[in-house]
Amino acid sequence: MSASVRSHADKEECDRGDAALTLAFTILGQRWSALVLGSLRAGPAGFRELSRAIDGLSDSVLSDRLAKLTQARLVRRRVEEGPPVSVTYELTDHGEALMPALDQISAWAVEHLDLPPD
Amino acid sequence: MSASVRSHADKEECDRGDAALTLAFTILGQRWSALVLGSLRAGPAGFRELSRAIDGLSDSVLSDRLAKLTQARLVRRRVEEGPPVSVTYELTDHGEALMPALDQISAWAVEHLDLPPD
DNA sequence: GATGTTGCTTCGATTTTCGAAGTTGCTACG
DNA sequence: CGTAGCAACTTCGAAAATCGAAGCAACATC
Repeated sequence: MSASVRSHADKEECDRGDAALTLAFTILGQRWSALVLGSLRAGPAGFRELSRAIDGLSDSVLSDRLAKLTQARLVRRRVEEGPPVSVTYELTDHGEALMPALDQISAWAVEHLDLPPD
Repeated sequence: MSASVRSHADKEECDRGDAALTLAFTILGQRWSALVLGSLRAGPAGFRELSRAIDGLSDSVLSDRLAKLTQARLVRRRVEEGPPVSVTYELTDHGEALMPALDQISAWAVEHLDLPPD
């Protein structure tokens, strides 16, 4: 049997695994990343504005997420020297392209998850 | 000024926050949850099969995720007494309803993320 | 000068996840 | 009958991720 034949387990992973989804969730599966992206849907925002918009998110993690999302080219960091210095984060085209999927997840959650009462 | 008037910060959160997306990502934002759901798209599977299908996922976390997804009614755990005992996990209607969004995320990742070469 | 805001960084504490080892109950085989 | 292997998990110490408070420089405002 030639070496190119995959084992049963490899075949299973091929059938059930989804490399693209796996890659997507190396980013989205990190706590708060999806919500940071979702928050930018409303337009560019500064650090403090994002911090206020997302309850429970710590500054150090926000900083980390913005760096990682920028590195993944989903977010662009724009600096205006001022004074005072002004930094805004905005979605790139790659980031914008994810918004319909996040909308779909939102709509799904309304329909299929138990939202807690206000 | 009446007590019902929200502060500016509350208004910001209202404009940028998305309670439904936030709720969705309390589940999907936990490492591996989305991939477990995505893996079940191919049909019901047992614990080992899921473990093999998702590279890097530890048994204790898989057990935890399946319990939480079952509790959230996205997954159903079906036991056949046997002998031998046989347990399979399958998507509920709620879980099925998420699949189009996960498909969309997959397609987005292919287009907009840098997949590593094989 | 004091206070507040922006845009972060630092660091010890806490939580989450990992990974190996283990358990029970079965099947298959010599 | 004993051994090996598999399924379906559980346990627990180690490692990684996240939290939360405090801090900093550079500005604006009073």
